[in-house]
Amino acid sequence: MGEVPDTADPLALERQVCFALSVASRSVVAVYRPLLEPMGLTHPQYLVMLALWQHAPLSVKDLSGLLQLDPGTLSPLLKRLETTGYVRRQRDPGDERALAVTLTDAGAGLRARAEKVPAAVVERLGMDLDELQRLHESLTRVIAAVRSAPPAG
Amino acid sequence: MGEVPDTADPLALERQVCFALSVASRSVVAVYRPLLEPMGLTHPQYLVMLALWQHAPLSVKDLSGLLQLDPGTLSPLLKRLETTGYVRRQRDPGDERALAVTLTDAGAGLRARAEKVPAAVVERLGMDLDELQRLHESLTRVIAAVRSAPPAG
DNA sequence: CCCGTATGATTTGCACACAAACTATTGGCC
DNA sequence: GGCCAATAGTTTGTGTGCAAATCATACGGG
Repeated sequence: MGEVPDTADPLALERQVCFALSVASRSVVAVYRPLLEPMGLTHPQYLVMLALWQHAPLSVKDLSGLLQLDPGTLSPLLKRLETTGYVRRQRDPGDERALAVTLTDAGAGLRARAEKVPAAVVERLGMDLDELQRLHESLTRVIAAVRSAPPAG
Repeated sequence: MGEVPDTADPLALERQVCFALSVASRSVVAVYRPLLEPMGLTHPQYLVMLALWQHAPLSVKDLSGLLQLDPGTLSPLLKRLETTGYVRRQRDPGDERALAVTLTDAGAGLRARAEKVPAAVVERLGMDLDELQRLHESLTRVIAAVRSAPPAG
């Protein structure tokens, strides 16, 4: 009786795309951490700032749609960004239910430093730009596949 | 003065590989959730079970290396798996510092149900197997790139 | 043999992430 | 005009994740 080679085992860790995805995501975030920490940002906070630099003002609902994050996750995160001084949280005068999240001067000014981040990350990864581009496209298709998938079993 | 198209903005959300990676990872885990929930597992717990089905017994250090997870994350996770009844946590008689994590009968038996999970996920994604394979290889290269990258700025 | 360091795991503190319950507005409809 | 379902955020509870401090055991040198 021969051993079953791991590559034939459908439950082998090395074969799971979900595992590679989790590890890759955490690994890349770890590359950002030392670059963002001096700016006073965590990686999810950095993504919120990217959204705001592009589209401010935004409501929690807008951010939730853009970042695919739960409002329950964003609510305390935005309060921390406000405490740090990068963001203001005001009720929308036209609809008191909605929040208008805007940038402070400090938040807007932070963009200049943030512009150096992507190149630093790519340099640290030392990977081909073409491959990163293909990876990005592939990940985008995965995201689209999940979004268009049936809701449950 | 023309608007700057988002594809030219190096900080545009749509261009960030780290963002696509985060969203894809959380999206795929969300596909697993309804499949794992009836088995009493979260996704990280499922990954631990995969490692154990392949290699049990394992120490916390072994699991930390295999899954690229902090021992501080694994310690409470393993206690929850023990409470659920899928694993046993005993000190290694040969080295009382180390923990020997082994499968209970229930844990070993769960494998039969788990074997149906990967196909169900792929079916729900509705993606090409070749593309998933290429994605897996690309993610593996990213992980390797981070591991071989210089430690800090 | 004993001390000091190294190693393996646990604990603590902080920040996500999601589900579910709750609160406060809004807008439609009689 | 007043009720009522829908909408936008917040809160609560559970489970990761990581860094740093702590604890216990092991091991090597004097």
